[in-house]
Amino acid sequence: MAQQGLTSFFESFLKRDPLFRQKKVLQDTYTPEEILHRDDEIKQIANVLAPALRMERPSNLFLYGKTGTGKTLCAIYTTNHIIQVAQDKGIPIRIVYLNCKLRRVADTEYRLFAQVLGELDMQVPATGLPTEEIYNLFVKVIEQKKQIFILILDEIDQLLKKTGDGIIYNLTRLNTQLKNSQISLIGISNDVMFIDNIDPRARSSLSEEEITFAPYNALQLQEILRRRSKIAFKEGVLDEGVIEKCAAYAAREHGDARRALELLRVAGEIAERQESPKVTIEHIDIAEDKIERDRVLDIIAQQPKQQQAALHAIIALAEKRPEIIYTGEVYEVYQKLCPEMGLRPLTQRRLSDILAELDMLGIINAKVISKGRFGRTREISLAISEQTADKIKKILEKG
DNA sequence: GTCAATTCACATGAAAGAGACCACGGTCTAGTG
DNA sequence: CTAGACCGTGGTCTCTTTCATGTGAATTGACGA
Repeated sequence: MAQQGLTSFFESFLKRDPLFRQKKVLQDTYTPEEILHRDDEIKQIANVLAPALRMERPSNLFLYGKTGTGKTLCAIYTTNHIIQVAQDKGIPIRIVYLNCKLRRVADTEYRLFAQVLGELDMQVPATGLPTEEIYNLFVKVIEQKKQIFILILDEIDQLLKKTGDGIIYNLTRLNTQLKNSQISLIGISNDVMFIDNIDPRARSSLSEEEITFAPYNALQLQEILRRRSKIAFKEGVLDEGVIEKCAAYAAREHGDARRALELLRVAGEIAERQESPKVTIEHIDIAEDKIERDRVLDIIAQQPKQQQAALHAIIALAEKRPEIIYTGEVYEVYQKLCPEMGLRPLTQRRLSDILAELDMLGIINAKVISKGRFGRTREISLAISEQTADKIKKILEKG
């Protein structure tokens, strides 16, 4: 019986008219033909990179701006074009793009070089070799022929935070060793503060040129959404005001275009699932909710056991007393909780770091305060809705 | 009442250890001709 | 003779612990008005 129901479900699914024409246009892997409202930035990038076509080393370039302001998109877009020209004219330019944020990709010096070598068709082991060797191998590969080598490091702040700024120094110093080739760097960061916190020498060599990406405003977001939705959705599927609302939501969150597009896509998916003939404003609200919850649940599922235990302790405390919680209390509850979860309790020192990590992930709000005579501690509160916290608790209790 | 010293409860840093993972080279073993 | 299994060594990387140092304001207590 249930199976029959399933068959008819699939059949009616097929019969149903999809709202989407090309969903992939709304996904963030998609590179549009034309980038709106970023003409100046693209021109600037092109200006900096153009000397490469004359086999001169382009200045190192540093792009920064908040997430979803099109930094990566513009960088890739521009470099794609340059590569095309270079290929037509037979100019040896090599561009490698790396995202340093993804774990296990390029968050250490070793892995950075390993990744780059991988891009250059040189497979190297993920670990086990001395960094020095990888470094030399990299130099050898680059030096094989005369070329301009451009390395795009996305989310470079993550890399530098972990490895220190010596890596920039190494990379720029490399140019004095190289005879045939030249390397330039394009650093991309969405942490505006981070550039102030690195060594001034590294800073000046990294950002010989600097471009700031301002957030999109609501009107610009609307245009972007309109342009994309024309391709992504069938005609007349979007209800009045849907795009405006999407744009408004995203503009509130520092003009994040990626978020706006995701919102629209998820809203579309929800509408489709509800067999609604149109995407309405209500769908946006549901989508907003769902995205947030999915994001949080996803992050938590990926966390190691210890982090989960810490979060469990915080949720347990927050349930009892919704006011503010302090580090010491969390540690007490956490210690009791550990044996239940089959864990060995860590030191308070470590828990302190874990709390800071959870804060970074946006799951909790933790602020260091001084209570004067009564010491210094973190003021902790949950940064997620009660329903989400409840859901998390159930998942954590199941183990 | 004012002001500097004190004090608390952690935060924050640095260094070092444990254990997982991996490559590499050498040795051993079994299978093959 | 050779391919493959099986060490031991040396390397990276992540997560932790240990030890040390830092920190900001409420509190205290001395001081003077």
